Amino acid sequence: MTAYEELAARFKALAHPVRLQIVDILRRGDACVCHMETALGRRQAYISQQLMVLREAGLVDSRKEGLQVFYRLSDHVTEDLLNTALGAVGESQQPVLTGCPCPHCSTSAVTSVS
Amino acid sequence: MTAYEELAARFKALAHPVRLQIVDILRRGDACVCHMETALGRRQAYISQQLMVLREAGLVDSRKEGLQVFYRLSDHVTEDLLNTALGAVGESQQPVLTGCPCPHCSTSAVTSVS
DNA sequence: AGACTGTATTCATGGTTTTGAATGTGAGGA
DNA sequence: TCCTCACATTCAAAACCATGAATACAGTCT
Repeated sequence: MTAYEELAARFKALAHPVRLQIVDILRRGDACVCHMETALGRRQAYISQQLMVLREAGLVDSRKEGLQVFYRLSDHVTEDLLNTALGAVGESQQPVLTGCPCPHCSTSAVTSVS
Repeated sequence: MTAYEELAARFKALAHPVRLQIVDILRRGDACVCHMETALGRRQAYISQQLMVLREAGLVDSRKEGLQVFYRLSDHVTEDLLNTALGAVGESQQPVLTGCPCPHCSTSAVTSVS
């Protein structure tokens, strides 16, 4: 696979508004699926589908913690691309949610501004 | 159109190996279609098709000069994204071709390293 | 005008993506 | 064990993308 093909695959995974929103959230640090579900106001299955695309493209890693699954960006390239295209993390379009906002895990999970 | 949708459209246009090659060539400055045709070893119609995608996404501008058409990147964002993902212009994968390499316009056009 | 040259467009077809709906899975608690 | 919760996967239909082949178009030259 050439460098161009690899980069094209990365861009392809990012070429979707909802996946960009997800990645924008993950720029600030780990997040569980229920966090994204609340933040984006989308059905859980849909979020999970988009996360699968990002996972298969190697852009995110996941880690299981009890019932929840936390996602994070797997390298710095994606973050750098977002910084280039959307501006620094501080200027992110996504609301900063401290503590997981979803009804069930709000007291346990911590999503801090990196 | 939200910021995410706009960025997704840009990434979508870049999510193709040949279009990335084209943009990589254009990072160094203007280039005519026959230049790209020679540099990439692809049929002219195919190059033109990919250029149309880039044009419609607003990533490149074109300018006619006699029989030839010269293309250039239309803003700095695309260039910055390539720099982030592929490294500085000097490290480009594309061979530096000084003077248009195609058989017909080799003596007139100039494609200099920016 | 007619021919040629560089570039653009159209068309057809096969492949891939998108998305809602439904269902599966595995960990934890009663 | 059985239930629930958080998440993942499968399926199917519509929309969209990729690409070869053929053709159109607009300058330039004679």
